[in-house]
Amino acid sequence: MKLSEGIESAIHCAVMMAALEEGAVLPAKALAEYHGVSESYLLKQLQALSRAGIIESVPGPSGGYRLARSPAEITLLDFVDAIEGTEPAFRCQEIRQRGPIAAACAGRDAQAYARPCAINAAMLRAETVYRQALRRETLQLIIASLPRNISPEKWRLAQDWLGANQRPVRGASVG
Amino acid sequence: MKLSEGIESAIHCAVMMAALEEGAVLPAKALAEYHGVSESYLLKQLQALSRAGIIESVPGPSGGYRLARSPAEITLLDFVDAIEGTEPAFRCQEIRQRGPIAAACAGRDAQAYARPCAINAAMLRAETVYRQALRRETLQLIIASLPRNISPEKWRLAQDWLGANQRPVRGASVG
DNA sequence: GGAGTGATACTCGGATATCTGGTGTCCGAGTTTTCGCGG
DNA sequence: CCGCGAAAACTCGGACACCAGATATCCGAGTATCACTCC
Repeated sequence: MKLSEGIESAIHCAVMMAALEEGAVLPAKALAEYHGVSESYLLKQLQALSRAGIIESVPGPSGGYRLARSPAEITLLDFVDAIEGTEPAFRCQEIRQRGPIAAACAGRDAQAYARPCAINAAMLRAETVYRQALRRETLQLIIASLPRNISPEKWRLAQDWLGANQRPVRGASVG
Repeated sequence: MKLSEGIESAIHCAVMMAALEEGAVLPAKALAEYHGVSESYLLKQLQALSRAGIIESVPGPSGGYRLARSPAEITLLDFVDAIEGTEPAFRCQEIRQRGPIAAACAGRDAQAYARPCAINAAMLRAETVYRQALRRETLQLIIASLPRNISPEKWRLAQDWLGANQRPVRGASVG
């Protein structure tokens, strides 16, 4: 059971996007450079987030990505679902219906396997708990914890970098 | 995020072993035939369970496998750990320390990354909840739910098959 | 008839091929910007 | 000087190789069984 490595990059990028000014966007190239990862591969993850409706893309020059909704409404489950897919980790192959004994039962009683597989049900219960836990971890909570976890030095440098790389909403005056 | 398909077979086999008489064993060949799966591949899973101390193996003719402890003390987490490994599904690559900005901070402040990554911490919190949920799902609970989920017909056929295929503990008298 | 002994057959165990899905990369579609031209 | 238009440049989007890990398999190590021989 492993999650795609791209998830880490995707969440980091989303955290960065949360710090953008209203309507501003950030190109994938800048995000890749900041995090020291491959731009080509990062695009793959960002596109998945875009398809899932977590972020929005703006094409063309001065384009980029931005969050599609507020950080409080984006959970880690959204990222996992977007990148890993929504299918359960435990894929029941119904092997309980395989083999000679199982086949004999199916032949005699059409309702023999109407009830769900107990093993599958148990695994899915645990997964549901996992998903609920992921749903409680919002982007906002992660951002709120950052001041306690990163140095003021990095905070300032990141802010400066963001100011230099964000693209204001098109047509908007600088103010 | 996907779990190995072998997990399903492994748990089904363990359920079957739980129905064995005290000390009796069941060979992998019989288990594979019953469940309609490849014996060679099933052996791989059973060996993993054996290494993890969930089941015991008895070599030689009239050998086989049996549970190493009571079904109440075997949880689904044990199976997942044995087959998937105990490493977290989310593997933090510490990309927060990569890139030019992060490197600059590391150079100025040796303690810059002493605190854990907030994203990693959040993902691990959810995983801990998942593992706790898996730990609550014992083999005993699954077995207890079987009478409600499978037909009496299959129950009887399975019992018959088990009686025909189990190997009593060596040297023990039949009576 | 009983015990000892060797061969045998059956079991698990680890090492070895194969193949799907994740990883990494590339080129194309679309849009904005920008430069040049004309009025 | 201003408006228009075409070319260019930059962005995201989807399609294409590559590789690690899971899947599937095989052969070897070890042991109880069984048959045979000898006492």
